[in-house]
Amino acid sequence: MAKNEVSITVIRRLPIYYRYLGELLDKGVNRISSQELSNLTGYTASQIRQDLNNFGGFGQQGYGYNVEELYNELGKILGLDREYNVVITGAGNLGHAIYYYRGFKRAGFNIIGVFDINPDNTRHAKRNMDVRPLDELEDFIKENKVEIGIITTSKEIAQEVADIYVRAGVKAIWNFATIDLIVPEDVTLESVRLSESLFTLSYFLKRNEGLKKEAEEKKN
Amino acid sequence: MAKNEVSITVIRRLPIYYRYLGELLDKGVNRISSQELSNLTGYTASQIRQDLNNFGGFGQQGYGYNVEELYNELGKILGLDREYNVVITGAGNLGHAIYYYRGFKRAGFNIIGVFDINPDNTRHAKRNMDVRPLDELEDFIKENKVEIGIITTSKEIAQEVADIYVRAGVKAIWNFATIDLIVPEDVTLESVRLSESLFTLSYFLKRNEGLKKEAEEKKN
DNA sequence: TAGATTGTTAATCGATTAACAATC
DNA sequence: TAGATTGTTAATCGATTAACAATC
Repeated sequence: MAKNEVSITVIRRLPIYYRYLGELLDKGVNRISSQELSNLTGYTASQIRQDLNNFGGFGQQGYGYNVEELYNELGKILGLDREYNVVITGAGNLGHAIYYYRGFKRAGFNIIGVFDINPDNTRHAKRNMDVRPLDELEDFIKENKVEIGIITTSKEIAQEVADIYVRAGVKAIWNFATIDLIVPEDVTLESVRLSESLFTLSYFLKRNEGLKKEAEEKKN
Repeated sequence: MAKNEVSITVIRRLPIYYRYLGELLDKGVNRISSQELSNLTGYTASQIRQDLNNFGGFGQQGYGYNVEELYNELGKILGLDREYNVVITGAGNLGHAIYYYRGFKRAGFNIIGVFDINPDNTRHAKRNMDVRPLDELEDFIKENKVEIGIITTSKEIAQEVADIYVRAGVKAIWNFATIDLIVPEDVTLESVRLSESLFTLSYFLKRNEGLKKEAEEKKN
């Protein structure tokens, strides 16, 4: 079992390779070497070859990789060779932003329902979103074979929503609430930690200010 | 220089410690051991002690850590002991979501301006956001001592916006566009990669389905 | 004081890089 | 064929875990 476990750090690089390959494909590029891919992505050629070889030998000695083939293979590995039914719970600003982002739909993620504890406020009507009440969520998921549930609620009700998702049979949760959700291990949980990203930014901002000051003092 | 470089993996854990300490503080908890913090965060006690000791000995043998003190120290390290002037470029749904998210303001990040290439469409007016045209961006940053610039534009103009930010003297860029921006090394760049997060989710979703199928086949 | 828990060194583990034979 | 570049093994580097003396 652990034998064919690929580490999470490798997995998180795959979408980046996938994105660059997609761009190359759009540009009509046919083949690419690990070295060229390294120049694009910033990862070493060696690392790229190692990463890809976790999943199979997609390249050819003396030639490199066929862009289209590698793109398709990575798509399959990432589960992007099919479509998913998705719901969002939390019809606030963030839920709204995700709902209207076209890239997800294009990648096969179809948002077929939006839910909120307070579905009938005027804000939603204005925005053209058909928002349903939370107590319809569980049945909706079961009836529509929803596999992915997005959480863009406040952190106060996020766990409750996650529980409904799990109970109804959702396979994966994409969480934007600032809380570490608890889900069974056969349910995939991916959390986007916006605050933590911003705080990391401010760490480096502060550190760079510090380094700058130091350098100036040395000068004098 | 490299001597006091703390690795990025350590830095990204600090906001998580910070969040849990904030919650403990709210609950009125005074002291905590690395073991208890381990139970909360899922990181090992040893790792937590190692992480913290990159920045100093905040604990006390036989006692543990004072929650309030450690919280404040981490805040200082993360640069959360002051306020920042921030602008957003890209007044679409995502820009809107970030603009109205109260947590950032609470943490000291004051969004004092929102910009867009197309500032006068009715959508923005409806939303109560005072959106300015892009050609005022550079002067605005200089006049208002803006240190952080957020990018929520399409990927097509993201680099252009980043260039304006850099030229005007922004110190850090928080990027949501799906593109690897190029900025000088003294400018902090933190990118939120939503698509890549979603694709990682779908990788695990697919893998779990595969494992499940395998297990079922073994049964038969 | 005795017990608890840190700070820190040493050991282990895993990930990245280097090297090169295989081969297209 | 000769040159190029992969796939893969070995070496290196860095991060995590374990252990324990220091000490509150």
